[in-house]
Amino acid sequence: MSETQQPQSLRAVLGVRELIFSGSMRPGERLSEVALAKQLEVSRTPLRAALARLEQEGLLEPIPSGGFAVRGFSQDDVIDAIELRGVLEGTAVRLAAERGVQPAKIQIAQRLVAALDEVTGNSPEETLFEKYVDLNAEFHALLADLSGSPIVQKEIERVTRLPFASPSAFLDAQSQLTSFRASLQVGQAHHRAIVEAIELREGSRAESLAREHARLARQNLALAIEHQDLAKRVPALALVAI
Amino acid sequence: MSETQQPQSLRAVLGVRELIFSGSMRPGERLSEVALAKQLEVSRTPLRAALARLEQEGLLEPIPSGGFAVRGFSQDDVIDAIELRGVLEGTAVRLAAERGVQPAKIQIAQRLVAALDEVTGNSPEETLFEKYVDLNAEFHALLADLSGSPIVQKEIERVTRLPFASPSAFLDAQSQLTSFRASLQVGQAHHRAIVEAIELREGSRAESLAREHARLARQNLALAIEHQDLAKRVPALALVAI
DNA sequence: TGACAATTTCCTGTATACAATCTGTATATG
DNA sequence: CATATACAGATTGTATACAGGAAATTGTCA
Repeated sequence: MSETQQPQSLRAVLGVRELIFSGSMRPGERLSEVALAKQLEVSRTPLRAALARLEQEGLLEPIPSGGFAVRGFSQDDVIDAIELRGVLEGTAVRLAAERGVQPAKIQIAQRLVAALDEVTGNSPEETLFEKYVDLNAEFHALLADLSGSPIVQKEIERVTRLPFASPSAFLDAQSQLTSFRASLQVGQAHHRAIVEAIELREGSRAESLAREHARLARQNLALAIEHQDLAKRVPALALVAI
Repeated sequence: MSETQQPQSLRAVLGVRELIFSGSMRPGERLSEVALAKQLEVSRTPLRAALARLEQEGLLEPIPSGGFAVRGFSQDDVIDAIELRGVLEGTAVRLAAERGVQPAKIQIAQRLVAALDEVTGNSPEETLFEKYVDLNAEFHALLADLSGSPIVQKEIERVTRLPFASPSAFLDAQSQLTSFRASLQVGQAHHRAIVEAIELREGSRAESLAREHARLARQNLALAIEHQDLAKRVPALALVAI
């Protein structure tokens, strides 16, 4: 029927996510199913499935009388979500260290760190910056994988799906700062040390490092809140009441 | 139409959960929507919503060609889920200690510990045992609440929803063991120490204790696996391939 | 007898129609 | 003038019908 052969429900999920992140819907605002269905050119059935899914993801909250509203997040929520990511990534790398990982995977991690080094060392041009964002996301996904635990990995993915808790959430804002390079260097030091700790089976050190690494995001959050112009470069902050 | 005024979708969630936990459906088995709908006396629409929800809960897994299957868990998955609960409860009590909690809530925790003491001290009659299970669940729910972080609290609820990761999962099996009383005393010591640590703002100690406390469940898991007769008293283990 | 292919059956994903409930407004009454 | 009530509109929750596709069964051929 439709020219896109993508499942309608997936299109609905992507569409609503986009609408929420773009800030077109205020937190607390009730979502009209019929209006959304019309706007996204989708029937109500797959749209409803999408809304239920986004509620589980934490982007929507159910209204007692029925239907869903855009969930608003407080500044504390953002802090806690970042803290939680640090805790979970810390657990992943601790388990990796304690239980051991295949040498092949360690090598992949080392190569990723080297690639990040390359990008970090050079001048912060835009193209390289985007490359950094990708590599960074890849590295963090690998950390979750190194745990060897699908349960832990899935949970990290879930928390990371909250947009402001993602490892890349504040990179774009950060790139505008003069302290950009320095901060990236610190992050890179963390990356390198985490891999080394896993290699040496130093679980506690790996865990501590991952937690401290997540604190960088919290630091950038504070900066973004101080400078309104920076906050505008973090679309996920549209959900956060300031 | 139906005599129960409960929403159909809720009935569907409860019904499917019950069917899965009772072990009537083998892991990996595809769920037929029409059959389930007929069995639960619900239309396909709310049933579908229920299946999608249970997938997010982790009880079902999507089949590439469409539909859902009962998710099977390995022994390692159970271990990791318990570990994860320990980590998250540890985070909750650490945050409680670091950030502080209202004295009123501390008092509630202390009263719960006292109530658990009362039950633990006496002879392990059945009625008291059930009381213990309730109080224990209440205590662990309170720990999540003490974090003061809705984000952390929600995440604990989610992990705990995996039946074998719940704080009460192995209590029933444990009650059959001669070492029952001793184990309960150890758990109680943990409970008491955790509350004390929160009171004294000793975050690290509180976190360690909560993690160690979760290890009791892992210990009981090992016992249950050794003794098949015990495993039968843990319905959640129907999902676990042994 | 076994393998392959075609047909048939069944299943899911989607659309739409219907029913029940909730919300907001306007009116009537104390 | 304030409050309660009733009615109308809108919105969600549910049921069912339909279409596309996967899987199984059966029949045929080597």
